[in-house]
Amino acid sequence: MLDSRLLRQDLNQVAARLATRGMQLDVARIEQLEASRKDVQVAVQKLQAERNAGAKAIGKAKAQGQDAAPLLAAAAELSDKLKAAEARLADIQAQLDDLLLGIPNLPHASVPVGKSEHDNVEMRRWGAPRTFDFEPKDHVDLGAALGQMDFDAAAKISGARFVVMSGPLARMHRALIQFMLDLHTQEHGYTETYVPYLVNADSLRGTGQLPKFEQDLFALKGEQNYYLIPTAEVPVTNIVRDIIIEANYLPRKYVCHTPCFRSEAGSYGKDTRGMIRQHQFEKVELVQIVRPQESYQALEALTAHAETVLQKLELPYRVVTLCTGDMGFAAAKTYDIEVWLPSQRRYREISSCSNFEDFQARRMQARWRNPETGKPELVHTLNGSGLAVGRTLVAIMENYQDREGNIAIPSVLQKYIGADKIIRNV
RNA sequence: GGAGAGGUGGCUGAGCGGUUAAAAGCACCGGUCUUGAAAACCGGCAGGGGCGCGAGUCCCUCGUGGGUUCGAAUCCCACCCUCUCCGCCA
Repeated sequence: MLDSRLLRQDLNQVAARLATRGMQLDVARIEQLEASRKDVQVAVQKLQAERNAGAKAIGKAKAQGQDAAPLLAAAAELSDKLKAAEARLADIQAQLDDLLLGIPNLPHASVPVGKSEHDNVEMRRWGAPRTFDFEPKDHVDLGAALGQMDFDAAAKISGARFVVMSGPLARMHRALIQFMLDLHTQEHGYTETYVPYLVNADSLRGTGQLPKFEQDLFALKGEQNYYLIPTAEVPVTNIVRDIIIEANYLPRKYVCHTPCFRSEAGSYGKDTRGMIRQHQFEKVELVQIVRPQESYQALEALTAHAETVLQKLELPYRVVTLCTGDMGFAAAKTYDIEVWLPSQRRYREISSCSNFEDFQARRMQARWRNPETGKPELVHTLNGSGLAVGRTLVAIMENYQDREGNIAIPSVLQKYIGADKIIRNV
């Protein structure tokens, strides 16, 4: 959520910056709502002050044994007027809040202006794509031939966009989670965290998935309404919701493995083959809660932490800065890390690392006490995948395959699952 | 699932219809004293918002949302959460 004061003071400037992300701000409507908000709020507060003074006078009169009847009559009339005015203010405020909750974050000055992913800017590449002396298979064919990846069974059990894995492949999938958690806790200073996978609407509003993107979520309607988390970002970031953090407690660095659940509404026909886009997938997530002045430094560090996973797995990748038009709703700046997939002969997203500045913090009322001012101020929040586990498995299968369709084990995983190649089940 | 108790400021905790945004204690910050520190003493210390160039001033918030009332932390209703006991259970 943007600062409503910024919206009042620099509305046209805000609109111009939002326009770079393809967002058309209804400036006239905001100005009109804001004008009536101001009028009505001033009137309400004036009436409230009168009511308070009147009530106090009645109390005093009664205490002194005087006749309070005329005072009571005036106060009753005032009370009715006040109730009407308060209702009007609540209505205007609700309209403004709805509007405000639907406005995306402002892009940071360093973000390239552009319309779509074609305008993203490549920052760097690491590793060289392997040259094959045979035609590399994709992970679906490899998995099927190994007899360890079964989309038909998953479709029968649940439907499209699910997978069943078994044997060494399932084991490697689990080992990847272990490896990532160990790396980030032991070498990058993150605290391992376990969180709920079902969350309430307040949490989703805090990180920005609600109210605008409800159709992307799986909801459980019952006595209590829960949503399945689309990413660990939601429960982990909301740890600091409605809290004032002491300065010496920052930065907070959390690493958390969870399954993620996404409806993928609106992506019909996209990546329908294989494990790239599933309703359910595992992810290891990095989340940082930091002092505002440190957040861009933290974004570089967090991105490097995610990159380290690919470097240790010896998977070639590149890092791109998302342009204004391709960024997510809540982000001020995002780096995508894309891993090389031989079957597609291109880099595919495997991690998205973002600085949200105070956008999520304002929705969550997540604050820290600035020792210089003594006052609570909004923190900055960041997160990034470190990494998407399913896609990492896909990248390993495709990059580590041999002519026979066996999969070699990356050396850093061997301490978890041994050094034997993954071969066909017998 | 059944029975009961409770949710007040950073923490503990009083208040249970009218100068109570809220006693007291702890913590924290500033000062006096001290070579320095501690102790003692003095003072300060919730969050959010409106209006105003400013000094300032006003409003809202005692789990959340409704209701009663001229007036609610205090009374009523619903919900959420915590704790205790019984039952069930990975």
